[in-house]
Amino acid sequence: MSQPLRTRFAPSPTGRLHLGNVRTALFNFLLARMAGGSFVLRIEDTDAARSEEDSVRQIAEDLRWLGLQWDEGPEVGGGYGPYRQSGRAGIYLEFMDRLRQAGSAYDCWRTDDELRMFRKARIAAGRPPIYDRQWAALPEDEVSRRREAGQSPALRFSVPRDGQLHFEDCIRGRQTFGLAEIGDFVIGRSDGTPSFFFSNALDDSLMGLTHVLRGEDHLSNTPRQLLILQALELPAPSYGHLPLLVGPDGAPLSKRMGSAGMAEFRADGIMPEALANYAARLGHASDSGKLMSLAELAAEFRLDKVGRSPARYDPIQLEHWQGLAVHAASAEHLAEWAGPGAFERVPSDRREAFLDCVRPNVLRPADIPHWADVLFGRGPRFSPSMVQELEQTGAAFFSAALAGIEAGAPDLATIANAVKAGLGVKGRRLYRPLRLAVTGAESGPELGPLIDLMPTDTLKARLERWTAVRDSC
RNA sequence: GCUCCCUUCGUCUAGUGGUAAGGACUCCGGCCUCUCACGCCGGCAACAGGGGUUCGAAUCCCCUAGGGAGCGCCA
Repeated sequence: MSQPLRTRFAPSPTGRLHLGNVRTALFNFLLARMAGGSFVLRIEDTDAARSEEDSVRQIAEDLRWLGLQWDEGPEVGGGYGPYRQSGRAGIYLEFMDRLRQAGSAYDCWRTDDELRMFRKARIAAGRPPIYDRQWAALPEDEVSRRREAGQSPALRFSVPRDGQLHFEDCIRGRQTFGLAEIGDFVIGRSDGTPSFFFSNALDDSLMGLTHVLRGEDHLSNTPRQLLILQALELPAPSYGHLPLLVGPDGAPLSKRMGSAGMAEFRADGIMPEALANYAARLGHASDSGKLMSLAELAAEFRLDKVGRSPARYDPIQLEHWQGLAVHAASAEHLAEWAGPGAFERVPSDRREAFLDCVRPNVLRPADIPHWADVLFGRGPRFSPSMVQELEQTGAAFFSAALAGIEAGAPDLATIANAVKAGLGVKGRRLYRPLRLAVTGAESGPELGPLIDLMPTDTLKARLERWTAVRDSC
């Protein structure tokens, strides 16, 4: 058998996750689950200044909320740790040194400012702003002068001057890059910490990862990472680049995540199942339009079904999955989702019936206490237009309804028949005023079950209110 | 500027030389129903443009246009 498949998600803890990150994490998770492999979480916190402890906690919490439990990583451990790059400094130093010894990397004494000027000049001259080794080389005495002044060098990888590099992208197929286009790049900052290119590639290899699914923005950087691994004689994972995700406005979903952030989704009451089902179909075709569990999504996940073109985040489509998720949720699940207090008004023996009745009209947690209030709370507030409509309906209508209840039973059929017999109205003119008077809303759950659930006193009071108005007929 | 990636209904997508170009969301219509929502059924709607190759191109090649990424001591 081939080696077990290992994937990872490697966020840097600089803030909350957004839809793009979530999809990347999800795809890696699904790929691992599909193949019975492992899903690793690695925290890329080499840039101490930008990393926040709080973000690490939050990222972990958000992933768990979605159900993307990692098999190895922070909090759970594993055989390839540490899983936070801040704990791997020694490893990076060791491998940087190996590259230096092998002549694959060298010290660069140029300063930030000098490099910036250089790039500017190159661009102004109409040439690519790639690093020029000849230009960067400083005379011996200048190097010692800078050393004595307390300056430290950065470590640069020595890229072969010509030739081509090929690799097989597991989503996009064969890729070819000309080495001449790639300048010598920094693998170690002058403060001794590793750069992203280096630590990221090294850890992917050292952690035994077989597949790395990441954003398309890394595609043109992949040759650099392959070069590093080659020089180190380490195995490289199979890289696959996911299409970009753009916002409703067409702009990339990056820092300005807008409403596509995890914080927003969760505050808005989006269900994890909804988000997962939506994200799974962004850049990956599904055979099914049904709501699926993570296990089911994993079962149909295939690398050759991953798309290549950018996808747009559409809140309306997310809303569709939210509806399916709510409809599929069990009573316990819904109760937990709505939170404590959502049922305060609902008699405990009617809670399940209540949920079954209102579920088709629920999309947000707040909808549950809302309907609880309509059914078991004080009377609804009526808008001026509703008041007008109910007054126009007339007192006779509601008197007839009440008489029906007294003579028969407090259910919709009895009420409707009584009103129909008394006033001769039917259809929309019969049901709409009833719904309005009883619920204070133009739409909602089926009126019959809703009335069955409602205490008779409440029902009568709602109807009675409109018998006092002067009959306009 | 250079290199690379991308382009099928409004949106997410199926399609890999021969299809009436299929599905989902939105929207519209019908049914459940003597109301609205839910649900079910149906309808509108697309191969970026131009050249080739071929008996035959959404599918292969070239060019153009548009979108995006990378070229950082950010990740």
